[in-house]
Parts: sequence; structure tokens; C-alpha cells
Amino acid sequence: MLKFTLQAKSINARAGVIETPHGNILTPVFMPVGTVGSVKAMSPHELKEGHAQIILGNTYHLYMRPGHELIRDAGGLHKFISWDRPMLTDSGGFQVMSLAVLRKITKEGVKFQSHIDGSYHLFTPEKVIEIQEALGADIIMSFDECPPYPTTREYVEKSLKITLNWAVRGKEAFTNTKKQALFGIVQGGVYEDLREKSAVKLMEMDFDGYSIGGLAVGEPKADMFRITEFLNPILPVDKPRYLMGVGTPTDLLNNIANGVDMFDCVMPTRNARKGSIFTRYGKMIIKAARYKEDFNPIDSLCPCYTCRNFSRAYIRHLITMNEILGMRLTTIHSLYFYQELMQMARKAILNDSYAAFLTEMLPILDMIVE
RNA sequence: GGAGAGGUUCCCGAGCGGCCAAAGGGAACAGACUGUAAAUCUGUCGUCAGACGACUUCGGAGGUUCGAAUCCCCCCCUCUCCA
Repeated sequence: MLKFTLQAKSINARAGVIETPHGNILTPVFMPVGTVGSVKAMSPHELKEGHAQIILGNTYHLYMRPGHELIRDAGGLHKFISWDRPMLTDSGGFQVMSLAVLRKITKEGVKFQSHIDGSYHLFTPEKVIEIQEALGADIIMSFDECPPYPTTREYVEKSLKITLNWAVRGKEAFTNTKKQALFGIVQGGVYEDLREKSAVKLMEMDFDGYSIGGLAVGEPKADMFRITEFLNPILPVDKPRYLMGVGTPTDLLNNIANGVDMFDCVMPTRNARKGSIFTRYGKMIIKAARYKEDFNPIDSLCPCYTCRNFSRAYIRHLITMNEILGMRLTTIHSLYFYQELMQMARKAILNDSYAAFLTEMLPILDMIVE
């Protein structure tokens, strides 16, 4: 079981605290993605300096390599990667869509070929729970199918039926209930009636939290916001809601306004490694020629290690040179910024000024810093 | 001094009479990235034009030809080997 306490609401934005065996998480929260047991380019120490409260791991990847049994033998994922704060593992449902080319989805589960060596594997909802219990994250995900976009309503409907069935089976198979919390994943594409059906069915099963999956897969942004807004009054108030795989800073703020508590996304880390940095002034493409002789920090107001010590010109040079340090420094900043943004959002919610906060921030964050 | 090789668009480098504004690579420039097979991918890259297209380029000058980066002549400059 997982305890979630709602502390405040501002418009529909929520601030709360999630209690886990590895400590509390203040929401809204952004969770850096550490797919294979590492937030790329970051040490646990750096993640903590960047105020990361919880990080992600991935069932699919860790099952493939090094193997969930090895991680269990190592004492669990926390110990294996030396991270003592909360963790969450994704179920692998997304990978089934994104990379297992040869896949066959049946009621039983998904038979697919490894992207590594071509070997065949079967993921069932029970197997996915077993793997996640071996990994030992504080929060784990039910196995789902994430339908691609665009697709037909018929497909989404069929897929949803399977995902709901998998949710039932996964929940039944789940035994480590004292140390881990299990979230159900709401699917249903861009169709409100399917989303509602999905949410209601999952709520009947009483999960520890509710994930919203299948968004930010290519649909128009308006559809994403429409769905989270639609789900907001349906999902239970006293359970955390997790919007999977989202997103940009503005996506986060807009979805917080729709009652979402948790996010994860590859964006701050992946983009940072390529020189696209998120700041309070918008997106900074550090490779741009205009930074060649710019000896200011990325953000002179930012207290992160990168901004305290390095210039745009130097970071541009490192990224241009493809130096590891460049990727590390940009990642440190972008993750710090994401955490800071969440802290500001939380503060605004607690002060009941979230609407004003949104009005102030939204116009800036999507722009490219000139 | 003798023998040979070569000078191509920012760089390297292909082309060796028309299909060449000129392959390919690099650099540069501009972007994309949303539950991470990503240190990946895309576009631009002679000038002007929205586009059709026009104009100026292949060391320099002349010539042959309907047509030359490609053939001929002279000149300049690099590199290698021999003395």
C-alpha cells in the first residue's frame, strides 16, 4: 500500500506527499529516467544535488541486461545502482510498442524478439510483475499495451480490453504489497469514453495509483490536454496520478493544472546530451553560433553546479567537441531546472496562486532563447 | 640542374569533352527529439530569385570546339625522387 496525502489544490493543480519505503516524495514531481539503471551521464550523487526525489528504471531493459535475477541477487535495484531514494519501474509496455519489432500481442501476453540478439521472449502480466518484484522499485507498473498514434478506434478499443485484462492478472500476481506499490495504467487513446471506461475499471480494482499512458505518442497536444482534463474529475482524489512519458516544461505545467502529480520524461536528459538545454527563459540550443564567445553561465540565476562554474562558450565547445563533460554539465542543468520548476509549481499550488504562475511561465518556456 | 606527380567550390577529395553548380566525406550553420536500441537523426551549405530560372566558378592567360573542370599552348605555384 502507498500513502498519498493531498495537501493543497489550486485550480485543479494538486500538491501532495507520497510516502514510500525509501522516503517521501513531494508532488508534483518530475522523475528523471534511468532506463538501464542509470540516469545517463549522472551519478547518484549528482542526482541528489539536483534534487531528484525519485528516478525510473525499465523492466524491459533490465530484464534483458543484466537480468532481473542478477539484480535480485545483488540485493535489488536500489542497492545495485546505489540509489537510496524512491524508484519506479516501468512495465515494458512502451518498449513493446517502440522497439520490439517482431511482436505478437495476444490475450496471454506479448511474444517478441529481443532488439539485442533476436531471441524470443514472452511477457505476460504475471511475468512483468515478477520481474518488477525482483527489481524491487517502490512503485511498479501494471503491464499495458501502448497503442501507437495514429491508429483506429477499433484497435484502441481492442487494445484497451487486453490491457484491462492484464491489469486484473497483474494485480492478482502481485505479492510484495508491503514494500511496493502497484499502479494501473489508464489507456484509451484520444477517446474520452474509452478513457473513462479504462479509469473506472481500474478504480474498481483499487490500485495504489493511476498512470495515464498512451499520450505524447504523436497526437496533437490539444488531445493530450483534453484527455488529462477529462480524466481529472474521474480519477480518485486520494491516489497519485502519473502521466507517463511527459514532457516539455509547458506540458508539465499544463498537466499539473489538470491534476497530474507525477511525470517522467527522457527529454531533459536526452536533449541536454545533444546540446538543447531547458531554462527559465526557454530552450537554449547551446551549439548555436551566438554562444561561441558568450562567457556568461547558461542561467546566471541558476544555482546548479554547471551554472555556478561554467560559461556558455565552454559548454558549447564541449558539446561541439562531443566531450562527455559537456553532456554531464548540460544534463546537470536541465535536470536541476526541471526540479526547480516542479518546486515552483508546488509552491504556487500551496499558495493557491497556480493560475497566476501558469500565466507567467507558459509564454516563455517553449521559446528558443535568442 | 634532371625525372615525375599535381593545383577542383571553407578543408580533404572524386570528376577527365555535353547528363557538372560539380560525387563523397569533413567542417560550418539551422533544427528535431515526450513511459531512452539515441554521444542519434534531419535540413542547408557559389550568388541572386518565392518559384521557373538567371548569373559567376574548377591556379593564371590564351586557344580548339556548337559546347571545356575535362583537349592544346604559354606562364605561375606545390610535392616526390635523382644529382
